[in-house]
Amino acid sequence: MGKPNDLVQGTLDMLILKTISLEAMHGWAIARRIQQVSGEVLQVQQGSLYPALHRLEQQGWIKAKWAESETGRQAKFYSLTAAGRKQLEAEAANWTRLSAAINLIVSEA
Amino acid sequence: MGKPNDLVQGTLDMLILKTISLEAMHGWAIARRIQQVSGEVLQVQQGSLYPALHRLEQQGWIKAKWAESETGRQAKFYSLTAAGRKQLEAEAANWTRLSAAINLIVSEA
DNA sequence: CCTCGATACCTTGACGGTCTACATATCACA
DNA sequence: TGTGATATGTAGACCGTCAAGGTATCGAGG
Repeated sequence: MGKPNDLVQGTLDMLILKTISLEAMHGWAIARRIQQVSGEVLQVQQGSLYPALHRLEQQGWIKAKWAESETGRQAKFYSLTAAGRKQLEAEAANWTRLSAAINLIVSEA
Repeated sequence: MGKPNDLVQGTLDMLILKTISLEAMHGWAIARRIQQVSGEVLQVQQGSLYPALHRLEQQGWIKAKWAESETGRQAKFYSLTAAGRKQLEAEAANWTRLSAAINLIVSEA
């Protein structure tokens, strides 16, 4: 599986924002979805996930609400705020810029 | 310029290895070249560069030799070792894998 | 009934890479 | 003389990630 790293430093916030921008979701489901959509390449550890969620909430980019999950249990559902949507845009643009730049170098003749 | 980050965490080693895989180069020139090739997007600070070079040398991936630079001054020229070439391959493959996975998510409908 | 695995939340402590800032030295040029 | 580019390096702080642990509920199988 993901031997070297489970994710690229600094991208977790963006991945979370993007994931819940499609649909409000609780933490556990966010991690599962990122893993699935990435084809099991990206692994989100709980020790990374929850601090990130609290960080994002504290910045006002996401907000939480307790509700019932698909399995009938209580879970914290996160959704994007307006500021969060802006932040996502900014981070996605920055990622595109940086990863394109890196690819320029990596694929040099 | 590079407002948010100057580079993506964990990619510096790969960028350095790649850069000197094309031609032996001293630290200052490596930083300049990465910046130029990336279209001024990636900025390598000295405080990141030199620790990285020492790290890479200690792992046996690069080796240094004092020589005269283009400007006629003494400089440490770094070149790849065999192990370094392997490492570069591994890191590049991993980068491709991870960045592709991230792009999958970022560009979700 | 009891345990086990999955779900779901969370914290703590360590680690490691990057950044800011500083320190040093040489050379060209004004 | 002093300033800017070249060139190397260190020290300290910051911050995100990871490994590891903890709590609790629920359903299924023994």
